[in-house]
Amino acid sequence: MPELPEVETTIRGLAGFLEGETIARARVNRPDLRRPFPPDLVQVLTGAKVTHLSRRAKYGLIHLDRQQAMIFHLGMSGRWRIDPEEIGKHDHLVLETGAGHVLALNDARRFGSVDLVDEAALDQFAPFAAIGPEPLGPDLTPQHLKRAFAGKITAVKVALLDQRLVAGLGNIYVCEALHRAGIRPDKPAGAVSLPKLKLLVPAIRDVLNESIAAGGSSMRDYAKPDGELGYFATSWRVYGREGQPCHCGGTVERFVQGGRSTFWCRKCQK
DNA sequence: GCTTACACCTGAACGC
DNA sequence: TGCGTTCAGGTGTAAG
Repeated sequence: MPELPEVETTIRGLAGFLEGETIARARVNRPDLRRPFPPDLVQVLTGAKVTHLSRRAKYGLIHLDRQQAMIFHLGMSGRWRIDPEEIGKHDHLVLETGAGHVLALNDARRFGSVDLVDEAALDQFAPFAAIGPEPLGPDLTPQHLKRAFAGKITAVKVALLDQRLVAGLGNIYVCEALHRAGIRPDKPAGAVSLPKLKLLVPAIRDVLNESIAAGGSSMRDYAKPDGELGYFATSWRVYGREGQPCHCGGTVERFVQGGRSTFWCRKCQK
């Protein structure tokens, strides 16, 4: 997916077309993504006014003037298309605004999801209920990670992907942040020292902020809502660079952890 | 309770 | 050209 920076970029892009706008028409082109669409989705969206948009972890929230929010997750291949020339086979949810813009939620692999949640019950929305602190917020601190990792024998790279410990981190940015902090990805999470965690927290923030500033990564399936590709991919230091030199003079290696590719440099990550 | 493996689905890339 | 295999950003669930 679309990891946190891509969702943030998407939300900012969508806001320009949706905030303050009325959804004149809505339709779904199939019954489900990962889960079924809410049965009343079209009814609730049609005629609703969008008050604002926000993001929690990798979820995008479209807040309506009906005390409800539509929450979308882009899964691994989801993206919003703005004013597409034609509706494609993977445009599963299509909105038309009062201003005449067409917004299509496109998700070839259908790992994404769409939910409707009462504004008053957002904290009880299951994926939000047990989620960790936002990595760009004040609650992600070295001390939080120390507590969250205490006693864990799971590799630190796998632990960072656990949304209960930190919200919104995905495979790419975890690889990049661990590299910047000089931490071995296969080190047991509980064995990472506080000084190392004090390097890791700013590394996470930096890699995310730089990616957001660059408009997200240009993964194969990802594009900003306006169709442009993000440019952060060109800034990756280890991800997808197996066999290529590291800036320290070492070589980027790849191995599999928990079924996912991990990229790292054994010379500068200890 | 913690950790690991796997399923979910499609399309691109690659080798033969 | 066509076919088969492998791999990919995530998350939830079941098994150990």
